[in-house]
Amino acid sequence: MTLFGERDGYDQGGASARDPPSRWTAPVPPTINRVPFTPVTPGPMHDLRAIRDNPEAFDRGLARRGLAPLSPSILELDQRRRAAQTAFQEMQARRNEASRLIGQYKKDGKDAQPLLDEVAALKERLPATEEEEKRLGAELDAILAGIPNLPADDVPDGKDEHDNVEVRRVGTPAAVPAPKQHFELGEALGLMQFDAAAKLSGARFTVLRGQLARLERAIGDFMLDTHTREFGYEEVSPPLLVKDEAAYGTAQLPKFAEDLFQTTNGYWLIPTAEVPLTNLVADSILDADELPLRLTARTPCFRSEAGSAGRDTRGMIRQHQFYKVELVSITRPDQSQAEHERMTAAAETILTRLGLPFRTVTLCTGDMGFAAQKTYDIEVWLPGQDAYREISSCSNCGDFQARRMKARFRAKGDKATQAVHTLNGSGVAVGRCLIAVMENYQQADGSILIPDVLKPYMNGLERISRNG
RNA sequence: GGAGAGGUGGCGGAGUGGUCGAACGCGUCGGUCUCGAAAACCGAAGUACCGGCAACGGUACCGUGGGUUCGAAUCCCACCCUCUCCGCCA
Repeated sequence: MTLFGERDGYDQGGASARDPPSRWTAPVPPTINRVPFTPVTPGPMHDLRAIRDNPEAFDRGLARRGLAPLSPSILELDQRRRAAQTAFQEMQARRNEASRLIGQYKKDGKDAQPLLDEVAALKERLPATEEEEKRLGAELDAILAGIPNLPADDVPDGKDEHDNVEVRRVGTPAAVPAPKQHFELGEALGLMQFDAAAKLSGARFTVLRGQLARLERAIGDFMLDTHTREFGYEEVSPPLLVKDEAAYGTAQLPKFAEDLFQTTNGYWLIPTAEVPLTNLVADSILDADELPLRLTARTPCFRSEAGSAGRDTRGMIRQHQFYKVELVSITRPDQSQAEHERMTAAAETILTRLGLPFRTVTLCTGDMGFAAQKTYDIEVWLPGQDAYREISSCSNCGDFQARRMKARFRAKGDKATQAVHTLNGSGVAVGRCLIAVMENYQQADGSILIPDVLKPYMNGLERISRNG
């Protein structure tokens, strides 16, 4: 589970796997009636031709992820599959030709019996060859589906989050005397209720009330307005329930089903809007000049957080349900690196405007999510915890998801199609942002000042305090 | 939920079981014409995989999966989806 270091992952659908799941007692996911999902004929996540052309590079990438070399076994399988395919196709070609002649012979009144016999003999052998081809193909797909994306060249090597590299630090944590944590503040204000949430839904849910509920809404509104007006993202209101195919497309399935909630009739609750937004371009061929495509959405996110029992149990840091504003970009391959920086900057802008201190780190190879080839995490300063905590994760997935969901584009005047690049990032997590505002803007009397940029969204309110 | 209709290429829309990867129209692209454009005319053009240095050849795909057949877009079965009407509903 921790194999690829799926992290707490504010952006990947996967929940945290930093925590060794086996140690904790019965972290039973609250899901019932899990519906079995059938492997959707996946597009290969990895380019077999690229592996054929340069197996060493592929294995080198795996090694940086801490994985054993796989190219020899993959190529061997691939070779056998192609041989079977060729044999199968040749048989079909002969059958087609014979069938054509049979029609011809019958029309001309000639004896078609020898041809009929030949086809009959062919059909004896055909199914076995087809079976062989399918079996090898499925085997190959299964292997490829379980291999994470290869890290980009400029991603630092490392084992876990301690090896992440800080790239910048913005803002200075204010000296808050005797800082309180968000849940202390919220409960004292009477606007954040965990007991009420427990009564309704159990652990890892929160009820917000009054001005705090409104602050949450204001934060999300502010983010959406900023991204749409200033960064050219199109606002989307997507489904929150998706099918297997969509979950495969962004690589939540097949490996991370445990982290997702599923309805009794087989829908998956989205763990992030990345899933519906990115899959919007699934199975399509885009024009080069409509790229980059930039999409944003504020949605609830649902995570079963299996395996993270005992972690961040107090407060609303880690919830089964939270709001997040998501950014998704679909780009040409040559655009994705620049787009990654741009997206990260857009997310950082939110924190800058809110006056929240943060730092941005490049995740090392050991801490990156399954689908990412490079990831920046943005960590916001939480005075109550005296720590930087993840509030956004911006990943360039290269063509990994695109190949999977068959999202291609065609360059102008070009005949061939190629896979687009997909990027996603939180811009940013609304729940955690609320926490950050509360802790950074807390006053000695327990009231919370409203950041300037949010005042218009709060009808000019200056502060949230005990008596309104 | 009940009743009916239908799912074919970017779109619309044909398609007696055999040369249909698919008529025709629109749209798109290239060209002719033009000072330029429009119109007109000529031509090109699906996706993916396999083999090949290439030219090119082959295979699959007409919602999905099975079946019948020497041969299936065309016949049979199951499923999915869409549309219309009725009911219910934010």
